[in-house]
Amino acid sequence: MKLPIEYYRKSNVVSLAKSFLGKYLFTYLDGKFTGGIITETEAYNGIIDKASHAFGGRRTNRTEIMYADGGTAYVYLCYGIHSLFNIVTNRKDIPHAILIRALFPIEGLETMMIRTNKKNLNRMNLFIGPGLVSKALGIHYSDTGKKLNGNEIWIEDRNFKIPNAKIITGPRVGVEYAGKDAALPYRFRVMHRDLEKII
DNA sequence: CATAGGATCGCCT
DNA sequence: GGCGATCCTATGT
Repeated sequence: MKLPIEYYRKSNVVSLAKSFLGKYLFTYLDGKFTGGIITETEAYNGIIDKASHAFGGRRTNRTEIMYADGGTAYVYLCYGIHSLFNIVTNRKDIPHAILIRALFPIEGLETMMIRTNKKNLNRMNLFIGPGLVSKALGIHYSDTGKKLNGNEIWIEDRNFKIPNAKIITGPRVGVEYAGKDAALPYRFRVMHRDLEKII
């Protein structure tokens, strides 16, 4: 079933980020239906988290959408090239976010391979990296602000449970500037080869 | 207005 | 494992 907005309003962004592993992320964009299983996430814990764009309560044109109600897409451009897809969580005015870093492809494989210029289907390493995930799903930074209970970008729970023993927890990628917050264990992932055995 | 740099990727060696 | 691509955002004058 499609996750209701209530699901995204939970207050613990770290456990919520972990709970997205094994959920199905779908898009219907550009007339194409694509999606897969979320296999890597990172939590960004609002105004007290130095790695978060909303650290210290900063509000800019870019970060304003992080203060929206849970269940909103926060997509921004990184390195001038990559659209990075984040899920805004918690309630309005609490700028929690979860970055989706990897996807195990399920639906619309051909479309996703065309979008990412992949020639071979190799689920071990396909769509690992947040820029690639957005590219495969057709998500662009102009999609920021879209609600996740609509018909363009949404997440489904299909009762697929990842065993705790298969979840790798560690520090987030590329946030060295965040001082001691850089070491926080806010990154969660499942190896694609483990997923293939479970599926 | 000008400028530095970024929650990255793919290609090259 | 090193580097270039590429452009928006934030910040400073």
